[in-house]
Amino acid sequence: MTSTLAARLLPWFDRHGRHDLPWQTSAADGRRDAYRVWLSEVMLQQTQVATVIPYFRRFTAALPTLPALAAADEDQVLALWSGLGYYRRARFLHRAARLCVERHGGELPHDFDALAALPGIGRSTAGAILAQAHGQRFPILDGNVKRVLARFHGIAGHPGQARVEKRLWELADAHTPSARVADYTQAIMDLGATVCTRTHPLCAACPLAADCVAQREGLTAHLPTPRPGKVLPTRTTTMLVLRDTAGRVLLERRGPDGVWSGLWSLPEAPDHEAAWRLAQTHARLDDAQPLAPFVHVFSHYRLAVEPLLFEGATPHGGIADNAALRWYARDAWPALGLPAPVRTLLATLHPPLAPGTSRPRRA
DNA sequence: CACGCGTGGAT
DNA sequence: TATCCAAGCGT
Repeated sequence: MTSTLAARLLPWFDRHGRHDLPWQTSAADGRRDAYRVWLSEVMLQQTQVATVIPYFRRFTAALPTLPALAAADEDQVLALWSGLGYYRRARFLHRAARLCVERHGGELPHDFDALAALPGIGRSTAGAILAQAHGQRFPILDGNVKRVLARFHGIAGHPGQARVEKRLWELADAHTPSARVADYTQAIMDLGATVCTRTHPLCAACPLAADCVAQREGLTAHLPTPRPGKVLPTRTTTMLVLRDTAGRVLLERRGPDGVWSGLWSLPEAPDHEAAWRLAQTHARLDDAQPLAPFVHVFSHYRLAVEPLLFEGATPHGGIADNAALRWYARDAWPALGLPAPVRTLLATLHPPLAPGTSRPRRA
């Protein structure tokens, strides 16, 4: 090896890197706003850049500073996050912002340990914030860096394995320079995202190809070692679409644990029979109409959903409309934190029927 | 340490 | 269509 990895990567970054991502806006001194870096890093956890950009713009337009985030309602934060997934990130982000106001004068700490102690900020995110916003020399290890280093050094074994990840962290640290660390950090991610891609990497355009073990030994397509496959279990649920004569739909705030925690969703029951019994506790009804079933795929299981529409509900007084159960009109749905498939389902509902009429059947 | 945690793009 | 997995973290 004739020069360091950073020495070859930085000139490539200057010409071919990404320099106009929305979280890269910087002050006159060249440093990036730590709040925006933090927000982007959290949004980008397990999420692709193209997906994040519109969410980042919308979020920063509504909550442009850390104190603004700390002062916001959790409902607003979840609504801004709605559709992005891994909603625990949003709850941690919100909690961390409040901790920063309480303990750190309304700013993110500049100290690694204090930063990594905040909820939702792990080793890689803390390193990214310190490198990008403050120029401190800390390594990062996201999916891009893992892929670049596994190929460059010919590291076999799934990166999820502790031994493999430990080795990758050592290499990430060894390659991280003191000078231009913010650019280096961005550079190695850009290389992974645009050149050293998972499939069909552009090795002819890679500034590291001359010393890349995978390239030399023809292992590029086999590194990093893929995750061992597993069969996703399927769970089934019935979602209740209880709609009253005004067109309002009953929504339920989910609990603090499990999927979609803290989000507003449709009431659920294990089957149609239980759904019917549950529906009777909320409204007087005499009819249930099955809507098109669908399967929603999570990272760890499939959820087969059978929606059941109860039309013309007359809400019982006293049960509904508390902190966790409310009838929401259509114009309120956009501002709620809804799971993506629930938002889709609600969007496909026809307007409620006028009393005494029936919907014409399609031929 | 293995698992829970969302969603959408790419192939 | 089925599968993989992307700027990970917490427990």
